Amino acid sequence: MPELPEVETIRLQLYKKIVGKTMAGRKVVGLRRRAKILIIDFEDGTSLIFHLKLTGQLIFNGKPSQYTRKVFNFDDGSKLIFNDVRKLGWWKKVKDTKKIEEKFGPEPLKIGLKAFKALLIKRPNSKIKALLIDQKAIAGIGNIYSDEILFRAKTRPYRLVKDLTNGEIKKIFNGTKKILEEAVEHRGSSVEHYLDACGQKGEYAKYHMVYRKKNCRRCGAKIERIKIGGRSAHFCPKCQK
DNA sequence: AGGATGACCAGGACGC
DNA sequence: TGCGTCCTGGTCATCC
Repeated sequence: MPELPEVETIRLQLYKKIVGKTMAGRKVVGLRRRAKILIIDFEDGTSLIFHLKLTGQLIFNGKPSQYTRKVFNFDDGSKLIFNDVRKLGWWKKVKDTKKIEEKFGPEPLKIGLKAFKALLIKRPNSKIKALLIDQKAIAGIGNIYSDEILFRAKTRPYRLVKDLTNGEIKKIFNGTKKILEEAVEHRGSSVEHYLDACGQKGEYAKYHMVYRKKNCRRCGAKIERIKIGGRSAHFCPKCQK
């Protein structure tokens, strides 16, 4: 379940390790993230892009296991290990990343309240949770962080966008920034398989308030679990309106 | 056209 | 103990 904070954590860690090194004759000149995709840029203008999907891991100088699907070697002997238990992740060599980057909505950590409101207005009949996890609407948010964001905003996940008040929209906007920033600071959430680029678990799952919780950590009420867009949505019926 | 649903994958939890 | 069944979620195809 690498979402924006997990992929960003891997990017920050790998940046120091691989920029300047050479892989298969090509020098690495940059490392970027767009939505949940990690992009390695080479000096010749080509890029290597990764999607970790649910259980993918990218570990620098990791030890190969039965789940290792690819080892990328650098000319100094260091390596990047791609592990993936459920085999849904992928990597691809591309000449231009523009096409891929265009598929996604804006980066939540880069937009202002005005732009956030504008993308909500386009989807009045969406349930707010469905919109938050729709990559075409806004990039990088998945099931864990959408639940945590809506808890922070005191808003139930099934609320329709058109029924949200201005105050609620502002709280969701602020909650999105806060939750994602805090999650990056704690190197993401290791709920199941996620490990960062150093092979370590992320610490942010300790701070989850509703995702896969039985009781609300604020008021103790029983957390409700419903299906939205085929995904589980967790919320506190007492704290969220 | 936007919203909803199912498929993909494999391990882990659960029931009997 | 062991086997079957269900659940998990990022994305895409497909439906209405």
